[in-house]
Amino acid sequence: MSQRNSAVTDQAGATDPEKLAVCTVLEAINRISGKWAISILLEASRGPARFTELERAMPSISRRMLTLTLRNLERDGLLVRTVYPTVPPRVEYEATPMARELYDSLSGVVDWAERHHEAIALAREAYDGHAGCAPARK
Amino acid sequence: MSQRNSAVTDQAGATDPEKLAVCTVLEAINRISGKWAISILLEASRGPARFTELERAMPSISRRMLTLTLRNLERDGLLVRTVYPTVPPRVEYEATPMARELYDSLSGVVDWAERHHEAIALAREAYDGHAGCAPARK
DNA sequence: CGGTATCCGTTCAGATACTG
DNA sequence: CAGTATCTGAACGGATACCG
Repeated sequence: MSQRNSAVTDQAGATDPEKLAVCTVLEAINRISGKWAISILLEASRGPARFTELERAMPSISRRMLTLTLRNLERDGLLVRTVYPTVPPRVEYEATPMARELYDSLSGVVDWAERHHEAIALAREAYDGHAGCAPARK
Repeated sequence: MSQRNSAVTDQAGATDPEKLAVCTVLEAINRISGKWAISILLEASRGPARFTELERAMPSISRRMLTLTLRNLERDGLLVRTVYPTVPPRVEYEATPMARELYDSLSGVVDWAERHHEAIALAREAYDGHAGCAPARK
């Protein structure tokens, strides 16, 4: 996710309608970029999910990152957090309608990715190859 | 952009088709996330653009970031770099068909962002407000 | 003109320990 | 159970100087 969304607003020339669109997409994209946001959103779209459920669904996430990502998504109104004051405590996260819509509108990008991710992988290999076996560009 | 795309592959349970989709979108998104990628892609979609043109089109970008972003986009096959061995040197960047397609398929997300960015701003204010006037979540 | 190299601060993100 | 706190290294990103 990264809270560096302010990065968007100083893009210059926000008067140009096309750049305004860029600005808007960037905002949306930066909101769901980051390692975990999308996966969490997907889990929470299936119905209310508890903290530990999410943790188990994504074995390699750390507690800290799970919490941070949840908070940010909640902050943007993509997730609702419900606390049941029982003991032991029970907290549920669920995707808002807005978040589900977002997920739907990502389908265009999903299609694109599926059509081209092979070509991209090839392009990378070619680039990394001719550049002298650099495993990952520094 | 961020070259930490490997983040995607260890998402666990890549057998689940739905998670595979997540994985694929994430790859695409992380490829164009980052402060500058989209703006550059837009500029380069209008026709060949020179280094300095791009630099001027985005006043607040640093040389380093411009170069890095260009290299990464080139690496992924979204941009072609053409060097004319004249003096002074002349280098042109142009978006590939694949990149233009990507831009088109982002329209769904653009729509979503336009429909909801107000609601999101409000959600943020509300969240930040009740949480005790924290200007930006630490 | 079109970069690269270097320095350096900021933010991201993992591991671990502790708590209501 | 559902977090918070803290410490740490890695990656991101800006400024600047230099180079073919």
